[in-house]
Amino acid sequence: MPSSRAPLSTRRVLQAALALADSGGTDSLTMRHLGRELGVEAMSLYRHVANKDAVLDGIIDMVIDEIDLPSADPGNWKSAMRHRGEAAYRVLTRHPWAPPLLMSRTNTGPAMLRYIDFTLGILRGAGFSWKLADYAWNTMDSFVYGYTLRTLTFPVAPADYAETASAHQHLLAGGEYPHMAELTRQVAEGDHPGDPDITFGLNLILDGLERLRDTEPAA
Amino acid sequence: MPSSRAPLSTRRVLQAALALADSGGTDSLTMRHLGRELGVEAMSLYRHVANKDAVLDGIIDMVIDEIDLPSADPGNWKSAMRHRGEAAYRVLTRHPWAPPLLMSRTNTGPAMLRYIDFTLGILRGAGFSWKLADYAWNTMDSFVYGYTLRTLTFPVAPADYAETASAHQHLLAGGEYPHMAELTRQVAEGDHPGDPDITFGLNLILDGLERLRDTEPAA
DNA sequence: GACGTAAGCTTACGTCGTAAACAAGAGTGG
DNA sequence: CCACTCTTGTTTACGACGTAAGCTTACGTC
Repeated sequence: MPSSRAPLSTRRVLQAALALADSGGTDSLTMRHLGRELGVEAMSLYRHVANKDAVLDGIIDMVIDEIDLPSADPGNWKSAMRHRGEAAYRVLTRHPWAPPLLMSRTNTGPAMLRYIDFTLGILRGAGFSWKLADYAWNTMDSFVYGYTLRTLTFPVAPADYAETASAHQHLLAGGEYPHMAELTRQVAEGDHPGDPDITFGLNLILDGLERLRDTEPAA
Repeated sequence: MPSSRAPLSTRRVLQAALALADSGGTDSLTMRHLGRELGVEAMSLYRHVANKDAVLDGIIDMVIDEIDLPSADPGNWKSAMRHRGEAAYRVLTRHPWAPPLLMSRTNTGPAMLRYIDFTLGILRGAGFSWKLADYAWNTMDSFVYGYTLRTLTFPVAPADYAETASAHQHLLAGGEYPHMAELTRQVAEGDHPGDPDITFGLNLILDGLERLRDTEPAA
């Protein structure tokens, strides 16, 4: 077309890609589909992005950039770290296609670097040694990403947990998995919620890190 | 062929698929390639497996089945749990293609169920309430899988960590990421190892869980 | 008004998962 | 011994996919 609406650009391509992933998951994010969404042929996209991997890297960094970084308050490092973990969880579950991508590729986009640097800043400000700060953010992020991924992989949303538990009970009927059967029964009957909030694990880790910091042989 | 060597079977297909994934990663695991490996046309495989997803589910469960489950000793629940986490880490890093798959799909194979049931058994035997036991294994596994995935995603093996750190220093040269730059410098100069062992996080979590169990208001 | 350059288009190749129809051999009942 | 069905594997084909190569079109600059 001579005067198609807006001219393409790397930014526009990535924005459309993000929207596409959000609406239909990774499967619907194909170069042809993306082109169609922008009123353009698939091959035209290659004028603005190197290849599909560049698109994926780009939209992942856009997602990371959505994570809210609170002001770093040295007196309150624990709540800052907790906030950071919860914010990451919220953002990543808002883009359910992102975590698997995020965790299966090396990511060094600017938002990711900023995010890590910020975290290190909090920990250093709270008196952690370089070594312990490094271990700390690695442990935190391993948990946050792992927890998020596991939440997304779970058969259903937390709200339907009880229902699913009873639906899956036939799997456990054989008596081969006695503990799971009992746990599932309790969840099905509403005796306990079933889904731990991410805050449970965050606090567990943060409390442990604090103790380590306070007993560290002065780095 | 009239008398081709061994007859196909679900088991043989899955074994070949596992071998293929181990040798060339997920990319080389295609139905055509798998068929070729078994001296058979791709479509023949569909007599023994429903589709490719069934193949993936099958080989993931075979991997999980490799995880060593030590005898559950109530007096030593922490070391049993630690052992379990380390064993999972070892197995999953031996099959680097597995964690991304494992974490991006719902898995209810027999080995996985057995693995979870075993874990619940340890925790219950150690006096955890059902609720806390549930939270505990979820937290543990979130961390173990997350940590494993992150290790695999890291640009290089731990041994080359220092080398990579210096290679990536140009990314940090702009002064935009001061904390990362400093941390990277220390790693590059060998001032601290850089890669925390998974045991660090495991102990952190296990110690925290123990404290929670001991202060729990009797479930 | 000629021309280089950038942006988008067309065509094509090799790959993938798998649906559908077919062929060849193994049992099995009459 | 024959005819039948059932099992196992093959052939062919379809509609995706990412992207290489070459073409067309329009515009900025002199």
